[in-house]
Amino acid sequence: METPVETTRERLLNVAEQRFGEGGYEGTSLRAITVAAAANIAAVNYHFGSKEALLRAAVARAMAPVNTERRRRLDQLEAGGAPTPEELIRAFIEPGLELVLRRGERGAVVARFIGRIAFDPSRRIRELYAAESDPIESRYLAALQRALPQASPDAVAFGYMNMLGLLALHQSQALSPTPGAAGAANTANPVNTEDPGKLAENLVAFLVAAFDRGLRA
Amino acid sequence: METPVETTRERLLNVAEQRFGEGGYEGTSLRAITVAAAANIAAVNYHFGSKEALLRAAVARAMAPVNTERRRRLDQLEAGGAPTPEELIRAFIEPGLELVLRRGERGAVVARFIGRIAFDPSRRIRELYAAESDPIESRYLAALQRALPQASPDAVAFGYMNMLGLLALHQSQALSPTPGAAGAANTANPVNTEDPGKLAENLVAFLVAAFDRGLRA
DNA sequence: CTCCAGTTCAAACGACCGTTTGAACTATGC
DNA sequence: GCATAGTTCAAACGGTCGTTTGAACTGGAG
Repeated sequence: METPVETTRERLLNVAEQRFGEGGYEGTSLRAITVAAAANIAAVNYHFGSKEALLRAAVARAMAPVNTERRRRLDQLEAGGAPTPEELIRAFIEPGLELVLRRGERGAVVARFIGRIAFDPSRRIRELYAAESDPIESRYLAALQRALPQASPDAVAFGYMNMLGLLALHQSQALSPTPGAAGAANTANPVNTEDPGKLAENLVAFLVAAFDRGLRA
Repeated sequence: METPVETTRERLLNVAEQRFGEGGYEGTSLRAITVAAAANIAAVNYHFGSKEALLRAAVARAMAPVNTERRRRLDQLEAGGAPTPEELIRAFIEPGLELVLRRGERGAVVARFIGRIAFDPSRRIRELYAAESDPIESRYLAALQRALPQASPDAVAFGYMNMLGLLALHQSQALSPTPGAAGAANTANPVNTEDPGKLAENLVAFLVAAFDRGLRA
């Protein structure tokens, strides 16, 4: 082992993932990140250049394996003929949930980070995410269109955006119960929180039904 | 007309709606709000007490007509017997989109504000919204459960959260095309942006299909 | 006119923000 | 040993943040 411990750069990325995922971009200060990463403030600008560049690096690192897996599945599906809507939806959802949620606590942090940044209040930040996610977007849209020939391009794009949005919301855990929101009897907890596999199945089933029968024209 | 012009308090609420909806809570400063409202900084703390109290007041004011309309529709539906899933979904979606989007530019501002705050990065802010929305949540859940007896309570809650999330994303316009994200050929614009009625129809159809056939067990 | 509650105002408070600086430390190559 | 490139550090930079203060203004009641 050459570098047995995490490098400062890695620690910064790890903590940035966690804190940005919890408080959003504007709500998280570089000082909070550097303190938690046991690094000096200046280290951020030394290794990345700015706060936004740190976020960009963190997004790129977090999205890389998801994009790779999505591309791989898409290649495989298209090599095997005409994929069904369900296969395409699985190829999109599962890399976003399983690949990232299956690896214990760390994966949940990455998922929350991705989901949060994807719909950050700031358009600037959202576009930063979109740029990382876009390369395969047109491939998915085209494949979905082929699998749903009766749906108009607008309808397919509408469904795709809904899929992307719902995935992000579940990734960010924003749809999980806000523990004691308003004294309601919401003690029952949707099964999904602890078992990402079940969440993926539920979400895929939900979306498949919506795509198959819920797209107009 | 007793007060022909807007009061300082109203101007603050109007501008807060717009700015918070654009930049989120953390990303919007009181100074930016007060300048745009032609008010003094201290006016915020005089009329509301704090930045968060201003947000709370704005959320309450924006949600009030939506909640009223939802309650009215729910009352009407339950008085007429056993409502269908589609009727319940319409009773939830349409007040959130039409009632707020139909009134020109101003309505779009309110919708974006509501949608943005509902999934703000900060849990504190999200709960502030949830508290304003919760009172009717349990009624909707119960009615949906009755309309979908074959679905488990967890499945119904899962569908409800998806509906709530998708509505918020469309309200906040976060699912609209980020104009020139990454040089893709996404010139075609989903029909939904200019016609809120069509968006409501598309979203209802999408959700009805998902509820009717996409909920497990 | 006086009074007074309601409202607005400029100015300042301390705290925190992202960024920069220049020196100090570290390790590798010669 | 000495130079050198890479990295870390404490400290400070100018700015902006939410909040507070106390005086000035407003308009109706007595």
